[in-house]
This record gives sequence, C-alpha cells and structure tokens, in this order.
Amino acid sequence: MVKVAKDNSTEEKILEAARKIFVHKGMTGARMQEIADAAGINKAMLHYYFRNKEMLFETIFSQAAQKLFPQLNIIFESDLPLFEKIENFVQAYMDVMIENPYLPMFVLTEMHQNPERFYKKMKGEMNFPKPDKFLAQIEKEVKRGTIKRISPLQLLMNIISGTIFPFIAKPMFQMHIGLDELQFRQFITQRKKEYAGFVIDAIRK
Amino acid sequence: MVKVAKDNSTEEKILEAARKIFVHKGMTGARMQEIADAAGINKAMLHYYFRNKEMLFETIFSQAAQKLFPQLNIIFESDLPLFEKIENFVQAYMDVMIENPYLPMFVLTEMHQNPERFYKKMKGEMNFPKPDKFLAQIEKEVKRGTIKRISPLQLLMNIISGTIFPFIAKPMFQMHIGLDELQFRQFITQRKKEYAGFVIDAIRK
DNA sequence: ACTTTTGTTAACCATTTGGTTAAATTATAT
DNA sequence: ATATAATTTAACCAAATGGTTAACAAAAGT
Repeated sequence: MVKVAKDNSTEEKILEAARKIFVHKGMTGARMQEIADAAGINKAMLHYYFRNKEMLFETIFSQAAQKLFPQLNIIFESDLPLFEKIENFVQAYMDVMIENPYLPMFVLTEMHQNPERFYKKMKGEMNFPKPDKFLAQIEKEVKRGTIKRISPLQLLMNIISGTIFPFIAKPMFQMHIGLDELQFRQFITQRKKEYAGFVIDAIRK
Repeated sequence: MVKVAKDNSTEEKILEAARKIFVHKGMTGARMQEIADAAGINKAMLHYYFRNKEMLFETIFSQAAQKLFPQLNIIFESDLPLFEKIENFVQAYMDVMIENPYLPMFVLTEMHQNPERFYKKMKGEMNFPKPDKFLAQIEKEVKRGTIKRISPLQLLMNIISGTIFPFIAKPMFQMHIGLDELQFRQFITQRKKEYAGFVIDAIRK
C-alpha cells in the first residue's frame, strides 16, 4: 500500500503552527502542547506525523534554511557584471525577507545555540553555495582598477550585513527610533532601492 | 547586622557560569542544574543568591545590555565631526564585541523571543540613547552639501549593520568561507580599520 | 459486506526541571 | 566562649513536558 498523499491538511496545519511557534520561541522555548493548540489538533498527532519534537523542529528548520541559503547563489553563481550582481542580490534577498521577516533570526539563533546540529544538517542536505566565484570577480575588478582596492571578503560582508541585518535588528531599531510597522516597511522599501547604490558608491572610483 | 560584601566569590562564580550557559543556550535552553555544575556549587545556591531562574537571567541580561547599548552614545552624543564620529563608533563598538563576541547575538535573541520582558527592562533600567542628534547632524551635512544625499536613518543602519553583523553571522560566515578562529580575528581586525572608511567613501562627494 | 489500513482522541506515564526545606556548617558579633 | 546570622548541602516536591498507549472513527481495498 502506497502512502497516498491523502488530505494533507492536518500535516499542513501542524507545519504551519510549528513554524509559527518555533520561529518565535526557538526549539527549547517551544512547547509541543502549544503547537498542537495552535494547530487545533491533539498533541499525539504531532508524534504521529513527526515522530518527536526534534524531527518536527528539523523539518521546520530545513524549510527555513532552504528559503534563505540557496538565494545566496544569486550573488555567487550568476554571470552578471559586479555592480548588477550586487543590485540583484540586495533586491532578491530583501524580497525573500520581506515575505519571511523572521527567518533570518530564526536560522541564526539555531546556528548559535546548536551549531553541531546545524553543521550536520547543512553538510548533508543543503547544496551550500560557494562564494569563490564572486570573490574572484571582485579581485579581478580590483586588479583591473575598475573599483577601489578592497578585500573581497570585506566587501561581501558589507553587502550581506546591510541586506540582512535590518531584519534581525528590527525590534531594536523600532524601539530605538520608534518606528511602527508601516514606517518600518517603508524604510525597507527605500532600502531595497538604495542600499546597492550605497555599496557601489563606496567602491566606485 | 548589615549584609556585608562577604566573600562574593560564590556569587561571582554563579554569575560567570550563568553568563556562559545563558549566552550560549538562551533563557529557555539553559538548565539551572547545568549552571550550578558549571559554577561548581549546589543548585540551591542559585536560588539563595538569585531567587529564581527569571531573576538570574535578568541579571545576566541586564549586564549584557549595559555593555552594548550605552556604547551607542558614542555615536549619538559626542560633538565630533561626522566622519570622525563614524570612525570612532566603528572602532569603539568593535572593541566591545571583540571582548564579548557572543553578546550581540544573546541580546538580539532575547529581544526576539521575549520582546515584552525586553521592552519593560529597557524602559526601566536602561538610559536609552536617542539618535536624534546624530540623525540631525547627518541631515545638516546633506543640506550643506558636504556629503551625498542619503536618508539619515539609512546611513545609521548601514553603519550599525556593518559593525555588528559580522559578530552575529560569525558561525555562518566561518562555515561558508571556511575561516578558522585566527582568520576570523584577522578579518575583524582588518574590518575595524577599514569599515568606517568604506562608509565614508560611500557618502563623500 | 467486511477487513485492513490510516487518522484521531483521551488518558496515562516517566523524566526533567525549577524550586523548597530542614538540617548542618561556617563566619561574625558580643 | 557562645549566641546569632550567613552560607551551603542533600533530600525532597510539585508541576511541566515530551512521549506512549489503547481504544475508537474514518477511509480504502477486497
């Protein structure tokens, strides 16, 4: 008997609820009962569909990581000229995070609190983008004299920092500056347009 | 009888151990027994010195926040010219984080996972730096035409992102790029020297 | 029709975990 | 010296928590 797709609404409900809870409270802060309640089902169902807490968490985490990491390939693998590549990356990555504002913090938290599990997961499942090509491209432009002298790694860090950090620091920033949800969204929209230009201005000769 | 300072080595041992555990595993991931073990004392001592887990955690968290947030005043309150201010901030803040590489992630995690507690804490105890002066200074330079047109908030975010994010992304970055501890430290040292210059190059006319 | 598989529930269980207590030990004051 | 206060420990406790079970209901196969 093949396990036919069935009405997967239950499994889907579980995943949705688990995502919500795990993303906000982390692996250790989440409670199975809470997830069950959020999904509107019996706690035993969680174990029926996903053996245990660990496995449920890993499912959620993998999905999250899959949304974030492969995007890095945009910057690493494409054949665009440097400036366009930067522009592309910032916009594409910010779009992902506009849709999933909590993902970056969720993934980073897990990475810090449980690096072993994280590494194992990554090595195995994730087709992990290698930045070599991008770094080489920067190096080349530096040597050509197209852009200012800068360490490729530093430039890469600058691009990624400015793209991701705003979503991580959102609560801190909102509190400090006193932005509400709408203002923050506007801030991000503006940033999506302008940040690549900022970086480019910094390296353009 | 006045509670005299006493040999506070026990209290100090507890705080040290608690810091280590909390910072790595977060509030919910930490175990009181684990902290006691790390401190080499009986678990009841934790409750003797700090009523309960919540209060022990808040002590640690407050100390951490106190190390990070007031530093922002460097950028907000000083009277230096803009470029020097940026240079100053980047260097001072990175020094703090070189000494306490796990603090930023710790504070951010708590902020995300328990914003209510965080806000309450901040409003009460922390003399929270207001960025108004710094933002006004940027605005002024823009109007004067000393620097390129840029939203003050965007520039502030750029400065902070590039300064803090490398410490948050350390594990991700190390894995991606394959840096060891030493190489990472060198990367940070270089960054401390160069990042302010990167920002300044981006806004200088 | 009826047998078998799949999905769901309520009740239960073992362990972990934060927290307490009462007694013992050490320091402090008189 | 001795009474008093502060510190420390081992044993204990109740609640929370992840996980299981056995019975039941709904689909699916024959």
